[in-house]
Amino acid sequence: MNFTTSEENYIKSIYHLQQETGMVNTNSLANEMHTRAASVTDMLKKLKAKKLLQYERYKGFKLNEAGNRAALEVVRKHRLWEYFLVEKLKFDWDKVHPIAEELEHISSNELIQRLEKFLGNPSFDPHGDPIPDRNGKIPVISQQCLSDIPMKKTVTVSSVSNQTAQMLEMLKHYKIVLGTTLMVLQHFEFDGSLEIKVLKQAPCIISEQVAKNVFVHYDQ
Amino acid sequence: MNFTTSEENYIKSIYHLQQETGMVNTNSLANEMHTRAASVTDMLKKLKAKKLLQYERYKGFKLNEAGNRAALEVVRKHRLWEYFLVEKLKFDWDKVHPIAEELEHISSNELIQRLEKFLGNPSFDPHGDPIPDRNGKIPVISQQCLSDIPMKKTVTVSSVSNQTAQMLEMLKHYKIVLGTTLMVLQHFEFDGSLEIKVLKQAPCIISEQVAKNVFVHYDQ
DNA sequence: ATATGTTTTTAGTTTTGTCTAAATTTTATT
DNA sequence: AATAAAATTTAGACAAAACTAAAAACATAT
Repeated sequence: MNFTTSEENYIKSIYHLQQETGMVNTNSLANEMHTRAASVTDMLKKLKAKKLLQYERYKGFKLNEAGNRAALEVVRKHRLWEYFLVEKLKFDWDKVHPIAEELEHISSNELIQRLEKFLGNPSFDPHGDPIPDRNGKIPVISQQCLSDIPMKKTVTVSSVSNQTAQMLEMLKHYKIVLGTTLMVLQHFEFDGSLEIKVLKQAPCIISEQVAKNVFVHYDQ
Repeated sequence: MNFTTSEENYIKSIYHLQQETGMVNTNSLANEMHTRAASVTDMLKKLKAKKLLQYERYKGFKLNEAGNRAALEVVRKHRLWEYFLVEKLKFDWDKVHPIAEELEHISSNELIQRLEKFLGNPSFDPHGDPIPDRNGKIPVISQQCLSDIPMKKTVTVSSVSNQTAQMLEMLKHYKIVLGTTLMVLQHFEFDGSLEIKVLKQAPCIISEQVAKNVFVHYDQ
């Protein structure tokens, strides 16, 4: 099946929203896509006609099997291109999102297969998000939220869930990137902030809000 | 200035047509773009409003300075992406055109500058066409049409002017790619065909039509 | 259970890029 | 120079994707 850029963007946004909430509603999708509810309703009809959606008017909606497959293809393209931009073209990881938003709509499947091979079949993108394989299978790793990690354990940063430019800028300031090794020195109950020690950096304090969005795994 | 994909495609086609004919007319552009004359007229008005065209109704048209700059940027992107597809992703050179047609519309300038550097600042794309630099300057080489080359001189293939899939398929059959070394053994006056000897291949005969589209330079 | 408020959908427009058919201008022919 | 032919433009329509404003459906509170 073949989709327009606009259809792909809707499919992708529905996919991301339903990861959290199961069922999606019109307003939240309109909000996510910076568009209006009426526009969403229009597109829902099109996607339903293409048999990608479970949708009854006024009842909420979610992707069906075919819709999920379509979403995973776009996500796969997006994350492979992000990997390319950071690893090959040496972009900062907080600059690649808008460019990958365009590249993800290039249609050729052979392009993506060759790109994947050229990149060495990576499993995770520069933000630590898993890259679905060509069958839509998503690799998993055991990771925990930094705010749940006990003190004095050495851990490695594996992903960041809030990927706004603002957040990524903060992490850059703390010298935290994917793969950074660090240790929690102290939990402050008052506001949930943490004192952490990043390898080769002076100890510093990060807010609970930041800690909630950083995921790590124990070193093996 | 910022252009839509459609505008960029028109600008690029006008650019290519006026390379040969100087002034361009509505029908030939419609033909080149597989669209109708009325659609061309509509777009010409838009491009004129954006001050990219010299255009009086019923009189023919061509790009002005700003239009040329815009065209060269698209051509530059197209050829850099073709180079990437062949050199890095190992596509056959006769398969890359339609993919580069999509990639050339990705907007980021930083992307193109980084891609160019990553590729080692190439001057010619896989078909031997020159890649304009970021200022629109086009590299030149002294090359001659294969049908004008005297016998018994060793030459190297530097570009191919007819880049249809059909033509590229033929060249593949003759084992001719860019950089191939060959020699003209005989000119047949009857139909203008040539007997040539490709390095490590048995001598063979190519039609005048093929020879007219292959460009070579003498080895230094 | 009815009134109020929120969410969603419908109806009607707009913009971009395309089309067909008809009208106009230019070019070519006799 | 008049007329036929070809090229170009205009007029009017359509599809995709967006919007605003109004209507309809659903949810909630008294």
